[in-house]
Amino acid sequence: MSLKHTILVLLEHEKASGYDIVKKFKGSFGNFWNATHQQVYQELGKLADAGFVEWSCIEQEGKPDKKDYCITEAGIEELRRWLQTPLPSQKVKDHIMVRMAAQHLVDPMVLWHQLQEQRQRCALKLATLKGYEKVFAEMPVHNALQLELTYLSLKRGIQLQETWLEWAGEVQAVLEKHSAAKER
Amino acid sequence: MSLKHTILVLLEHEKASGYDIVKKFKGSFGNFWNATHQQVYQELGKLADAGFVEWSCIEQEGKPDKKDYCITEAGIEELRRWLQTPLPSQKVKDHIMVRMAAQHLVDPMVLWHQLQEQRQRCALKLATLKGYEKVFAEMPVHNALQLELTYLSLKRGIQLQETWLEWAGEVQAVLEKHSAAKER
DNA sequence: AAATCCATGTAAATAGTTACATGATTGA
DNA sequence: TCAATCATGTAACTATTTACATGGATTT
Repeated sequence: MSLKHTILVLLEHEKASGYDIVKKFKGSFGNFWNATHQQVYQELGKLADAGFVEWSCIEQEGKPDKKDYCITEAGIEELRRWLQTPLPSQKVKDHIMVRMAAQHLVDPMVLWHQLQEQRQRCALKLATLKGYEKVFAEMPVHNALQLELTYLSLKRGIQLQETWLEWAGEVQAVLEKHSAAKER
Repeated sequence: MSLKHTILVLLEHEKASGYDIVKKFKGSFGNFWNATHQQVYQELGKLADAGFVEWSCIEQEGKPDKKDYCITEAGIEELRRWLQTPLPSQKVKDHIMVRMAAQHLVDPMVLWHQLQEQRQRCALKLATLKGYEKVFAEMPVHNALQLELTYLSLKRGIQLQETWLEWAGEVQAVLEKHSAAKER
């Protein structure tokens, strides 16, 4: 697993509290990785035990105290080591595809509505991503590797949402066609 | 989780042993869902306890005996119920994207090689999927909903592999460019 | 008055991975 | 003879989810 490394990557970019990291997973970084707050707090504890991160307590007025985590030299070394290990094959778990294979058991419109909901959420996500893209596109010509890679990640996120939206639309069309044919 | 339901979907199509199901996950169905043999055998045990599947022992010559699992009426009912529950949001875990965000820490060519390997595996998968597609494309015009949906799943699988291959190629080009610039 | 944001955690249950274990047959 | 295929499982460990828990500040 690599929640550990994902958190290290985020902290290598900037210091953050557990709460901040959870927000990143809920935001645009959630297009690449997900974790709940329980997982994040526990993992931060383990990372601190291992010496990969350090924290200091920040007192705030009107808000609870927070722990500001920061990556250590050992943490950066661990990241370097990890970046050189082979990429694990990605394990897909696509609920929709599994459901597609059993549609003869139920009314086609059930899946239609489920897709409709997903498509709406997907469209929102896409709009946000395109907003970020605009910022990049308007930036002066950049040549830094890390910047170019971040831009490519973003474009990939957009492409995934777009192709999914389109495909789901096609599936809906087929479902509609068959639902109408049945009612005649 | 839905390994349970995924297995039920597979068994609803046809009877199978644990071993057969594992093979399906390793084959083209692996584009949609993955599970190891340990998980499958345990899950089949639980499904049998719950009364969703039944099994009979088949003796074979020269091969170990096998348990032939088959879905029950209760299993089909459970599938129908599950198909009507809302789609869970999919939890992405994309190792490559996380690594992309930390490339300033290592030599760009490390990622280049990792992508190269993935691309080769991906190209093989794609060829297999396109083989299946050809079979569908050459079939007489079909109107059965389930058949059309299966075709759409297949096309989606192909699209995902194709767009990934292309995108990874772009990333490699950027990595090459920066690697060359550094050496000058 | 109710909900959401801030900010942290623990505990229990379920899911998933890795390691260990067996043993005959078939193909290179 | 070495590896792979067939076919099943258990045990230990790690990861993830769900439920429980607190409590002030701000927004609707």
